[in-house]
Amino acid sequence: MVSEAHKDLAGLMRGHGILPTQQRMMLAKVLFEQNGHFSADQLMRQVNGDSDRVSKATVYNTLGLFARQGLLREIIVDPTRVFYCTNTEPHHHLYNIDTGELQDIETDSLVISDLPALPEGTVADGVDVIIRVRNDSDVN
Amino acid sequence: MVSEAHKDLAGLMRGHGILPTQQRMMLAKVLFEQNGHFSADQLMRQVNGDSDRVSKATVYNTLGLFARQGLLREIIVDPTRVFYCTNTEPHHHLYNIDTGELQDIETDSLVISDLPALPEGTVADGVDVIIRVRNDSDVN
DNA sequence: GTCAGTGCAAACCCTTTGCAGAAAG
DNA sequence: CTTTCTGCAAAGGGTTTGCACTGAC
Repeated sequence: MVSEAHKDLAGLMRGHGILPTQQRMMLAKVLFEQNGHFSADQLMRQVNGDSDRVSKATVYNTLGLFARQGLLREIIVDPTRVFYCTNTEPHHHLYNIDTGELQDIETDSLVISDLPALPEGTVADGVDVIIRVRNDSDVN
Repeated sequence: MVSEAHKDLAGLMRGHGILPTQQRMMLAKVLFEQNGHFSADQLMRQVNGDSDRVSKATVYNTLGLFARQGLLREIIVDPTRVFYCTNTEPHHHLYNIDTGELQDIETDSLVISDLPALPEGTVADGVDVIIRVRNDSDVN
């Protein structure tokens, strides 16, 4: 079962032009068997419970690589850190500025119509919709 | 004329609970007589042409203060720097990831419907819509 | 054996902070 | 005079980089 999962993840990587090394497999295992949203720091802590099996540099390199190769989506919601989302389908996000929690919103519960014409010489790269919420008790 | 503009900006600040000091006036002059989108760095360069009239700390403090008091809107589109927008009406943004250019999109050219229910105990703080574009010639 | 990936530590860069001096009321 | 603001320089924190070592094939 573990070896099967490994095989799937390795195939997934190869299908996206990524060489499945040991460290990338460990990171992919945490990311794609769990799914959700991860910062570099969160991912590193989950992979390296006690010992240091994957270095910080490799975590950053791998997240950037996975995002470039379409395995992850980069989410810019917080000026202090970048999040990566395992859901590569079109969807939006809800961000709690108090807790730092980030969650998906399906596209069908939020419809965007009449996208404006883009400036000449540019092509769309993506549309990000972020609903920011804060805790009700906030004194603000 | 200059003194009139000063008076307007001073009144604007006082109306938002901000004490109009010399440095804040200089920054407000650049921001609100020009309008648009500014990073801390861009603003500082425009205020301090040659000499250093306003310090970096004061630029950051003032941008944060203006945003908190509703004179500016903070825009998170780039993991490397925060932008501030002088347009405080509801609107969206178009961001060119190649050039770093940021421009407004009027809300009526992009309609969002069916906002989902928010998680219990949270209140909306704002909705950000960012259309990312890149230059057509990009090799990607 | 060759080329790509990894780890470590240092460098980077935007932003924030501590504190002494200056300015506003 | 008291309180708030400003400036400087140093610290902070996420991210990137340089380079020698290791691993994949």
